[in-house]
Amino acid sequence: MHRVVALALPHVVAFDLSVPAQVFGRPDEGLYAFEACGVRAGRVPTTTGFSLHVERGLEALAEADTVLVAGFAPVSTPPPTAVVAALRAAHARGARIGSICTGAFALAHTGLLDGRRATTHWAYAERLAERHPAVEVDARVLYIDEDDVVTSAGVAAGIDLCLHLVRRDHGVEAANAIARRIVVAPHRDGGQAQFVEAPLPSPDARGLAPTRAWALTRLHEPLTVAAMARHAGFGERTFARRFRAETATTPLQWLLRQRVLHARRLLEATDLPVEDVAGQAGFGTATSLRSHFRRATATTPLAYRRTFRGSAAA
DNA sequence: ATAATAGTCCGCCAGG
DNA sequence: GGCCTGGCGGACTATT
Repeated sequence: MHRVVALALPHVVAFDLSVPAQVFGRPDEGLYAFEACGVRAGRVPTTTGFSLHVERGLEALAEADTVLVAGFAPVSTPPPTAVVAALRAAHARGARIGSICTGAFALAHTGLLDGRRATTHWAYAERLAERHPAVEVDARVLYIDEDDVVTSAGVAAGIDLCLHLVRRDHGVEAANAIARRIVVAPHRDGGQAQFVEAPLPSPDARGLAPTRAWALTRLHEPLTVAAMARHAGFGERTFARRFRAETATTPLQWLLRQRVLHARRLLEATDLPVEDVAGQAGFGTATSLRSHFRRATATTPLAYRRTFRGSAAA
């Protein structure tokens, strides 16, 4: 079973630690083994006035398939050299290394972020970039997947990152099941802006959610932005503007994302030929599916299916 | 793989 | 004036 170890540095952001615990900490689901560790076993203070007790220290990293460093404060505190060494060793061994929120500062010290794209809490992005000029900091996204190194933005974006990892490891269905269990929206894309202009539903209307739901039932047919605008009862210009305010993407980009997600589900759950998957997901041609699929997942539909149908069980 | 076509996005602006 | 709306042009993107 894939072993996820979350590292709690002193003055850890407790929420950041809880997120992977909730996502990965259910061995009964048969997907992950989870453990939290500290620099050494014992008490770890949090940023919010209480302390945690971890059973193990850095030695736990030696057994991890994925290491996630939770946020901590103040970020100016460099991580102990033993931490840097343990993280580097885990990475060199082939483990996937990630951070949540300001955990990226610890990763940056290991040099693992040098020359890569990375993100952190928006309020700290500038500082990260200043202090570690070799890191290409992008504060506009929820998380960044550089394959063996992953980073996520502030606090709750850790949920998005963790679900993304589940999606990578076990597919859309598994990630959706976990999202359901922890009662969050199943998918916010990594590219989604950290500043959603209207994060809370406006009090008067439910916004465009009904239109999105409507569109989801029509993914298999050609759907134009104009048609969605009509459904919502707005002119196209206003529709696009409101859509962007709610979702931080454009209608077409959202639609393409949903189509790829649906294609992934079909690839996982059926043996339909790629042509048919493309058709049912609303892509006119398999070529079109392949190009968007590649952009979203960095693989091909067939390779994706092989990963999730070959070995993965129910 | 490329080019032609159709569709989308967004700044700007006027109108309610 | 401040706000939302939607039409338009031209850049950009998707599709075939």
